[in-house]
Amino acid sequence: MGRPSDTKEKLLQVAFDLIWDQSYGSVSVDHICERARVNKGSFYHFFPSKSNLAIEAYEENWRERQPQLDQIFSPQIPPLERLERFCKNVYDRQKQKAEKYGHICGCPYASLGTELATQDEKIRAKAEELMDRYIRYIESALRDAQRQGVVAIADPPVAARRVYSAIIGMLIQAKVRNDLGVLLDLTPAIRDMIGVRPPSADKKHLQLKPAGI
Amino acid sequence: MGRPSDTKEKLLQVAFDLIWDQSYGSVSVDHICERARVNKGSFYHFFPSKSNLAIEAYEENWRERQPQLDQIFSPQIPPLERLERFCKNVYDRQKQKAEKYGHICGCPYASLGTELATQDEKIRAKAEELMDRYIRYIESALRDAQRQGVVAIADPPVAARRVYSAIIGMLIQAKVRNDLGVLLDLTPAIRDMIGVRPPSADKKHLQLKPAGI
DNA sequence: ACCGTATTTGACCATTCAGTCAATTCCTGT
DNA sequence: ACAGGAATTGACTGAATGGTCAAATACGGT
Repeated sequence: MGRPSDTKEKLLQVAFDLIWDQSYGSVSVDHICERARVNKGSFYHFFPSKSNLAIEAYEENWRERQPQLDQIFSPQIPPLERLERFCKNVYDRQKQKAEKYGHICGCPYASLGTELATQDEKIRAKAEELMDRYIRYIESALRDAQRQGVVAIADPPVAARRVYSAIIGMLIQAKVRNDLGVLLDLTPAIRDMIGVRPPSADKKHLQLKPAGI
Repeated sequence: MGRPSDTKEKLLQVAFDLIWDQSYGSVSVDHICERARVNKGSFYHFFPSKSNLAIEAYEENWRERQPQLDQIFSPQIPPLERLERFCKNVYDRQKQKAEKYGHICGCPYASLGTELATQDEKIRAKAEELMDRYIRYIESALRDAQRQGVVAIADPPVAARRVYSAIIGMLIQAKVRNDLGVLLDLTPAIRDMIGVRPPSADKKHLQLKPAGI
């Protein structure tokens, strides 16, 4: 019934790319339509509003990304290697995007989230949700690593949030400095953060430190 | 000569507050003028453009903030205590802002920077500059801490960037989740990151870990 | 062949946007 | 007291904004 088309998918794809590269505020519905070669009327046939489109575009992007993350974080792979692969994947994605657009684009969730968290509750909630999904992968890897005793963390959920914070913090610095080099410290920073130790090491040597900053 | 006024200062103040609370894109020149009780003509008497205003507003805010940071990071204070005071200050500022505006506002530099780094080169450069000024404080504290042997870091400049990344990462999460509670982990996270150890501890126990993520 | 329906079209709207400007006001230095 | 110059006013512009709509179109199912 009706008239099939890939217009909606095209709009979601273009919208995600443009918003990631630029910002929600500086990408207009007209721009998105022009890039997707779609009339504005069609846009509003598929989406009730610009902010609604953004939400759907980010969700759609997640659907494409999830299989990659499932592979990177496969339980078949040793937990520390998962994290290492993840860091490398983050780096590679940024590098690829940077080559395509001429500048570091940073974390799409952090960008959209910080821009609109105080302005649009639905977008804020979606950004939070997507961040949580990422953290879940990290947490699971950390939990496995802890179980194997190859890591010096006290609380996997807390450590996962810290690791995620560190990653988006570095992505933001990379974007603001427009310097991919910032991300070279990604893997070592995470490694040091979670206190990776050789499996054979005497556990006493890397006890969690007492309070006292 | 001429006609003195505090109009410019008012505009800078209002602009910084509004952009921090909302975003560059969603705050219009009209809004800023309205809030500052200034006509648009006056605005453009003092500033050549909106983006120029933003840059001046952020620089002006720095001028107000610098004395506070000088105090927090005073060399008279033990280096780890400086960092602790800084974390607390970040938390308090966010709490205060949140009470005033009804939501977590996050890091103003990270917000403006991520929103416009790819759109406005001058704003990107200013955000980078301001971040660097913060990092300088952290780096100096870490260097002193290292000299005193109360911290387990290899390279103060690298560690300072990591600490700063962790902080803005947490600020972003706090903003996106609209949850001040996220920031309760600020001090412990930094403490663990830099490997704080009791001054009396045997140094061998907290060597930097070998590579291997 | 043709009906129903989803899609497409493109003109249209009111509003908001950043930015302009010539005329006016009023303070300061003399 | 007055002259010069900076600050103020407020109406104005043209472009861009998000969003609307009625009519046209073309495809799948029958």
